[in-house]
Amino acid sequence: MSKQDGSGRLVTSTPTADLSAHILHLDMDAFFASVELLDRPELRGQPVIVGHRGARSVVTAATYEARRYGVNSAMPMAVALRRCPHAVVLEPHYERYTAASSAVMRILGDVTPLVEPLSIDEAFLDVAGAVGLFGPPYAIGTALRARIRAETGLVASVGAASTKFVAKLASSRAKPDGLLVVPAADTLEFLHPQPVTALWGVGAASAQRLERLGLRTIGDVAEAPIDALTRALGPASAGHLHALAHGRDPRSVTPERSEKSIGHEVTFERDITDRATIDRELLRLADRVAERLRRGGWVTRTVSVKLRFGDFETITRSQTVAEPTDVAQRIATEARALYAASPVVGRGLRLIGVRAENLVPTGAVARGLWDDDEGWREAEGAIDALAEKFGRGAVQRASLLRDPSPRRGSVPNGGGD
DNA sequence: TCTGGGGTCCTAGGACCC
DNA sequence: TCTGGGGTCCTAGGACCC
Repeated sequence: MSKQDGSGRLVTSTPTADLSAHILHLDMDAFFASVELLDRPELRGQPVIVGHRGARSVVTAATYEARRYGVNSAMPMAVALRRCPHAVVLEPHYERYTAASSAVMRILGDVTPLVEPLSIDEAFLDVAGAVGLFGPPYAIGTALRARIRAETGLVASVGAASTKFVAKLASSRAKPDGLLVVPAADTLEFLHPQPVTALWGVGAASAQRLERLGLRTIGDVAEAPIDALTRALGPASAGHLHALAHGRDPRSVTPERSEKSIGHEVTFERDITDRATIDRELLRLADRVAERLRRGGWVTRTVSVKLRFGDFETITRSQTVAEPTDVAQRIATEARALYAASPVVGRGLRLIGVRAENLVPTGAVARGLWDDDEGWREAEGAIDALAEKFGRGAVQRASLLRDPSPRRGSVPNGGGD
């Protein structure tokens, strides 16, 4: 049962044998900052900020002590330090976060194979099949939190509910260092008083549009006519949010989700205009992208370049190539051509990025599936194996290989015929 | 206050195909 | 003469999340 204390904050739930809340959302508290504090225990209890000190940096993570001064992640570092001048600023160490994340995910995997990592510090678990072994969701969440603390020294909060969205909301309400179970029967009571911004997928822009319709709480959205929502947000968002507001969320916990794009970008300390510097950066970024493509067993069919100018205007340009690649030089050549053809006209560049989209499993190309119909037919079994490994999305992309010639007119410079 | 870097998903228009 | 309907792919931009 969700309850509130005097201040209106939801408090950690009491033990419950409820089995309906079988989806767990586990979220690490102030993750990067907590990992840093493992090496700097003397800083415990102090406001600590993780991030660079550069002129254009933002806060990567902040301890709860720093948050009390109004410091939050993604906030410009300059603003954060104005709000909390005595904060200790630590450089980030991503390898440590990755290692800590792996340790946590391994612990989750001991409970069930149905673990879906959502980011470096979050995951969903479906524990419906684990209750026989480990007890009800409340007991599992409690045990996981204890084990993570004992083995990594880090603090995790857990939300449990009958759907992903409500579980995620429950974990955010449980923070810091808490656990909240929302049984299916309590879902609407839990959901409806919360602000629309608590809906997963509602940010500043959507909140403003909903506000214009007079919709402030999730309960308001649940009662709103779907037509009005559609006019304000478009059909997909409207249907999705309306369902969420009614506590309906059919998404299941999906352990294997294959990546859809790989990219890198940099923001320069000062805006740049020098073409040689830009070309060098594009090669460097292309090299990092290509390296990750090869490590992941992908080739890319579409290269995209992102440019952000001094005034923060941001554009992207992309090009689908006839032959997929994981070679840095080829990606860089595409990126440079896209840059050269873009409307830069000597404007200062603040950010530049390179991204590989339309990823195709390298194995599909290597097996001759790219341009050999005979090979394709002989390799139906191989496709099934790919589906096993990479999921249905990858197979759909792989199915493109049946017809390797680019659509007429879609590839300038005479791609196919 | 002045805005990182990693991503995902949706929309919308044009080209093209049947 | 004015002109379909459904579908896919490509591209660009934007909202959103951590």
